[in-house]
Amino acid sequence: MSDLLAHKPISASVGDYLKAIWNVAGSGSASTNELSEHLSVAPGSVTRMLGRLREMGLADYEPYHGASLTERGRREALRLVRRHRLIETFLLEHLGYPLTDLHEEAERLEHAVSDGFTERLADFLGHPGRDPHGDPIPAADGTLTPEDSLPLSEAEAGRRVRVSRVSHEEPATLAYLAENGLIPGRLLKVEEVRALDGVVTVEDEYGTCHTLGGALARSILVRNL
Amino acid sequence: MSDLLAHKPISASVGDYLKAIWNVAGSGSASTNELSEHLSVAPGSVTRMLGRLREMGLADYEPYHGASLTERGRREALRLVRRHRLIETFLLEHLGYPLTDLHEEAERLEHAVSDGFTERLADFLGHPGRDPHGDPIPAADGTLTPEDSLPLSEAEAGRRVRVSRVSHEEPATLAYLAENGLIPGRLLKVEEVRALDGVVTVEDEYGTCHTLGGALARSILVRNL
DNA sequence: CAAGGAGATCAGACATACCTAAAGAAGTCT
DNA sequence: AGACTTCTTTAGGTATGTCTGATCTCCTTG
Repeated sequence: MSDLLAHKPISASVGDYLKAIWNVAGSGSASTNELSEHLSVAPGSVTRMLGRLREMGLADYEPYHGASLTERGRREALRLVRRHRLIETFLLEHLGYPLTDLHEEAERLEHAVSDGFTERLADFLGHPGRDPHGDPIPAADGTLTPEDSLPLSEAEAGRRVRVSRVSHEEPATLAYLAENGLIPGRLLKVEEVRALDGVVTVEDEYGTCHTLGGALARSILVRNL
Repeated sequence: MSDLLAHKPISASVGDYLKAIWNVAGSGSASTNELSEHLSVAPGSVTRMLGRLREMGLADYEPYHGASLTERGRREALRLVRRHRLIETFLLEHLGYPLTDLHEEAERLEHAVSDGFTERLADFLGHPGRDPHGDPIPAADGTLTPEDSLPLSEAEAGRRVRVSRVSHEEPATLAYLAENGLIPGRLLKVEEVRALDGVVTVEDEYGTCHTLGGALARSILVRNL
């Protein structure tokens, strides 16, 4: 009778795995290898953990056929994502953190703060809808506004677009994009989307042209104007 | 050659032990039992950990004769205390936390924040010298302003004093003291300090009398006027 | 100075979470 | 179908940090 309700708080590691499945799998399922790479952890460690997540009722997992989140697992993942994005917003707006350092600090803090802290912080920040990278912040009830943007890699040549999100974590990449002004809010004109290798060329508000590799173009989301 | 400089960051547990030794021992030494009680941990666990602290060069430890901090251990402990007190200040002043909940939240956060975060937070807060309980905040270089107050239990009857610190962690105790206005800054007149059992009677600014047990009186620090 | 009791240590276990290396499944290619 | 590669799992080992129960030390008291 006790263990039906007594859902003790999950560990930092478990939380990281849930977020990784959420990131990698979306609504589908994530393979051991994908998770292993995403988390920089040996494949064997992932297998062990997926078994535990299944036992805890946080993930559906069939050996050799990948894992996906249960409803409870998704809730926990979104709770962490909410914390992470609110914390990043605070770090940038009030502590003056550089854009490149937000992720690492938030990654540790998200596992240490309570729900009470999170909601007080949301109040303090004025309940922002998006974080500094343009990523939507899940609501306290687990609701997440559906994505209304498309990757720059799928934009049409000739269109004018506005950058809405930059879904990247690596400091070096963020620094490069920030230096070139490829940040949320910026207006761009799509010059070319080369089918061959996915390289995208855009012109910004000041007439400067930027050429972006396929991977980079896929992680920059834009809205058509 | 590498391990002379490669002092990798200490774990949350190790940090808690260092703080406990700092709290319990002061400049003397702390016994296994005292630490066991302070940390709510079995005595056997303390013995094992003290051995590790000694190996890590953080504590001096002689079996059966207690432990004290080395210079490095003291530095680490003060770093955590600095974080803790700055975080408590932020929680109260900017997130509107109740006085009673500060300690628990700060206790978890202090192990998750970086030095960079700590110094940015100190900037944000305007480099306060004391936290909401009146406890002095160690400087970034490990300096701690020496205590200039005395416990209420050692005050002289008839004297007028000002409350400077309330060194307590338990929410229930803090709630009681806050309700009765026994908080830093308050003026009191010492009516009686009973030698027999240490019970202290004081009268506050509004003419109300308060009677405090010995333990409580020892944790309220005051300055003579 | 010998005995007892309080306090401390040791030994053995458990839980989490990670790794490496060897062995086993799944799907592809000839 | 058999062979091969790639991905996954299993097995055994490490490190941290905890607990319990048995033993050992130290100091005090008779």
